[in-house]
Parts: sequence; C-alpha cells; structure tokens
Amino acid sequence: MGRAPCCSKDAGLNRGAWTAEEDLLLSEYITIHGDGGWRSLPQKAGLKRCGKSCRLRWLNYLRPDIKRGSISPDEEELIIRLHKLLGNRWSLIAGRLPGRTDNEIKNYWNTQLYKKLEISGSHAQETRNIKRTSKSRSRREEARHVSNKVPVKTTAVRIANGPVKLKGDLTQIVDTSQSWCQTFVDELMITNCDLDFVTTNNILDSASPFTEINRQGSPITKSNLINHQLQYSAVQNEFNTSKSSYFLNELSSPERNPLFLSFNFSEDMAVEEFEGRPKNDMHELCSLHANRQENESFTVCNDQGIQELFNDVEEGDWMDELRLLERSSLLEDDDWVERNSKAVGENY
DNA sequence: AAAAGAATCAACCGCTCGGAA
DNA sequence: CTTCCGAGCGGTTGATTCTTT
Repeated sequence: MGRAPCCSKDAGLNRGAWTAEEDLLLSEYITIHGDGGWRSLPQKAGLKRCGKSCRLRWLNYLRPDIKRGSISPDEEELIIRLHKLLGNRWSLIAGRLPGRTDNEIKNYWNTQLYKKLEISGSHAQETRNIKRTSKSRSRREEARHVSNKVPVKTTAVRIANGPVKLKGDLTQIVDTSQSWCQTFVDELMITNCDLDFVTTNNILDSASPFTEINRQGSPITKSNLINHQLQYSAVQNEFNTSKSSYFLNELSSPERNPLFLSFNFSEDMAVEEFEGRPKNDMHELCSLHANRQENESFTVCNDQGIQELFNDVEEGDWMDELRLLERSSLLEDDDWVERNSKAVGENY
C-alpha cells in the first residue's frame, strides 16, 4: 500500500512564499504549543500549508534563535574547514554555527564559497568528488554495503590509528558491536598493544567487562579507566595512550570532564576521515579495513558518529582541535611514522 | 532608463532513517 | 519481520533582487 503524500499538490494548500499573516499564525502556535507534530500542526494552527513547509519555515526563518545578517569571516573560515572535514553534511556543519541553518550554509557555500575555492584550486575538486560519490551510491545502499563488508555498528565511530604497526594478528577484524569497554579491555590485556580503538558506546553502560580486571575495586568511572590505561602503557607507549585518552574523552563522556594529560596528544592525531583520504567513500574505507594493511589508517564514521564525536566539545576547544587535526593532516605519512617510531621507542 | 544576465535564497522535492504498531 | 509514518536531510528550483551593459 502506497503512502499518502505529505503535501499533495492539488489539496488546496498554499505554496510559495509565506505571507506575514501565515508567519504570525505559525509563530503564535509554536510559541504556545511548541514545535513538533508537523503533520497535524498546520490544521491546528489554521494554516493552509503542509507540515513539511511549516517545519521548514520555522526552522529556517521564524525560530527566535536564528542569527540574521551576513556570514562573518570567522564563520566563513569555520564553514570551509568543516566542509573539508565533513563534506556536504550541511546540518552537521550548521550544528557548529549557532544561529545558522543548514539551508543558509548550503546556499552560502553554493553561491559564495564554492566559487571562491574553485578559483583558489584544490578544494573545489574535492567537492566535486564528494558530489559524485554521493550520487553514485545512495545512502541506504552505502549503509547496506558497509554492513555486508564489515561488522560496523551503525552508531559507532571507530578509529584505528595508523600507520603504527600492530603487534599480533594484522588481519583480525574487530567486531565493533562489542561494547567499547570490552574492546578497551581486550586491548589493555595485550602487551605493547598499539591499536587504538573506540566506539561511542557509553562507557558507563559497558562497565561489567572492566570490572573483571579492575581488581582494585575502583568505581567504574572514565577517569579511572584512563588511569588504568595510563598505568599499563604510559611509559612504553606514551603517544598511543595519549591518543586513546583523547578519544575516550571525546567519545564516551556524558559529562566531559577535562582530562589530566601530561603530554601533547594533539600531535599524535592521524584520523583518516579528517585527512580527507579516502573521504566519503565507504567502500574504500571498508576495503582498507578488511585488508588491514600495515601503514594504513582508517576511520568509519556515520553522521551520528561524527555528531557524537563533536557533541560535547565547547566552542573554543572545538576550534583548537580543528587546528590541531588540520596540522596533523599536513604531515606526510612517512614523517608521521618516523616521529611516532621515535616516540614509541623500539617496540616495533 | 530599461533590458539582460547573474546572483541570491526561500521553498520545494524526493529520498532516507528510525521508531512504533 | 514488515509496513507505516513522522521527521529530517541534501539537491534543486524558481522568484526576487542586484549588477552590468
């Protein structure tokens, strides 16, 4: 049975530009009753519009926290950087720019920035590649493809840091449906483990596996887990610990306490997705995963994962971290290996 | 001043996703 | 497991405004 269209063209509904009267009706209704329930809202509010149209009008224009006026140079810079990291995920980008809507940013990109960057060169090519990729395979197909290829939990961000060589079985595929904590514990139990691997599962929900090795009986808290990892690996594997701690902080915290970190973890970043190679191509990412080649790093992120990754980052931190990520992405792989080999010592 | 072309942006459209039944 | 439905997303359209000739 087919689904009734949200807003039939011949249902006598108004279309096109909104009038001041319609805006008033919608604003007043939402002020009193709140938004949501978009399908039934127009009728309740006395509007001859479809729910979709009402939602769009509210979110993109009438919402009180919309920021008016032109995009500032700072905002522009942030948009460019975020687009480089995230591609055409306008709602995610808008989420980092308070008061700006995805539609506004999309329009700004397509009318101003795209041209600007096309003139300056490389980024426009990347944008074209992103567009081509998204056209060639639908999101659903992509998701199906991913799930066939590797056991990636859809809500997980998984990050493995290369090009550090792994001790042990390089072909092993880690099941990301495992709880974050179990994976963490598995890693801890391997001597000289260099694999840095997390998912966004809430750490506190995953407490039980940790309990088994937590012989001191400390409460299961984020900081205790970090301390635990530091005890295991701080001396011999400093840089890896720092990375783990960083992602632990970013991905698992409902409360996001500042971590105590005595070293500069930022320079250890090497997250493939953020480097733009092979950005947005899940097939390629998964092939990398499946082959698990040495000197290859990979990241598989879906939108939710990325959102979670950045959710709790304060504005200032976010900008700092963006800079650091970009700085790390400028490094050539060879340099990266060399630096980190020195940092880790002769373990490899 | 007027016409033509370019730029802008609000709104629409088709699709996907996730939850409920 | 399947179907339905509300919500949301990104691409596209087209009306309006601005700029150039």
